[in-house]
Amino acid sequence: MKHDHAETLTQLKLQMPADSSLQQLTELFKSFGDGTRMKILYALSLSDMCVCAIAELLEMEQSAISHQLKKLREAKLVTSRREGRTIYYMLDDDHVRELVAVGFAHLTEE
Amino acid sequence: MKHDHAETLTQLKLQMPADSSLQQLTELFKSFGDGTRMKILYALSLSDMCVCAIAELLEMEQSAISHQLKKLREAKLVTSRREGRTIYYMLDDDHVRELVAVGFAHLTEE
DNA sequence: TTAATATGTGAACGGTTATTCATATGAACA
DNA sequence: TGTTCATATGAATAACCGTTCACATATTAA
Repeated sequence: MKHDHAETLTQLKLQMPADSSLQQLTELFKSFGDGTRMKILYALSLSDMCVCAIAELLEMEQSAISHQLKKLREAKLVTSRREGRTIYYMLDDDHVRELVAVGFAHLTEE
Repeated sequence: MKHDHAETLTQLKLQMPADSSLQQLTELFKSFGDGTRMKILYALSLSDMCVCAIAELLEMEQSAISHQLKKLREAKLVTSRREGRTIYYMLDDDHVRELVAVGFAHLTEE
């Protein structure tokens, strides 16, 4: 680390977003960075679903789904409504669809 | 898991992308889902940088940066060019900027 | 109120992963 | 050629995270 980049660095430091912003951004992407959560989000982008339907679709235990739904709720990516004993989850934000779309574009294009 | 959603599920199963696609998508988001890598990607979206400049900017050890750059290379998100003894890294794809932009939009809009 | 259904949650276990340390590689300059 | 600078990498450690299991909560129906 002996060569100089003082100029570049002072410039860049000014342009970098606040740590807290980048941290929030990281948390957002982390929500998408797990296979189970990704499947849940994708499924919910197609249709609102109850917990047990999600579990059945993903062929996973309902408990595992509930744990992940909690994280998605905390990340404000999904919300739920109750209908009788059943709780239906849905996307809380259209940015979810957009992020998934841009992600897919990255994979397929080029 | 006693109530019925056979109809919904057969519909959804047809609409869900292949597991391998969702897996690739998950891996992509996982790359953004770490604070160090996010900072690196953001910095590189502003300017090409050598490894030691990145380390200095993030106030982290060069070794840690190199390890993360390797992952970003494997994810095809960055490339590098050599100039003398120095190796400059740059974004490999404009989708990176787009994903970060959409992510920020999600945070600031509501 | 009791039983049954649907979902939520805490603790524990196992696997993953980011960082550090020490060292290796590789190019350039003397 | 040998030394120095810039970067890469393997092994080890520690922290994090997803799933499971057992159980709690909540709503409805009998």
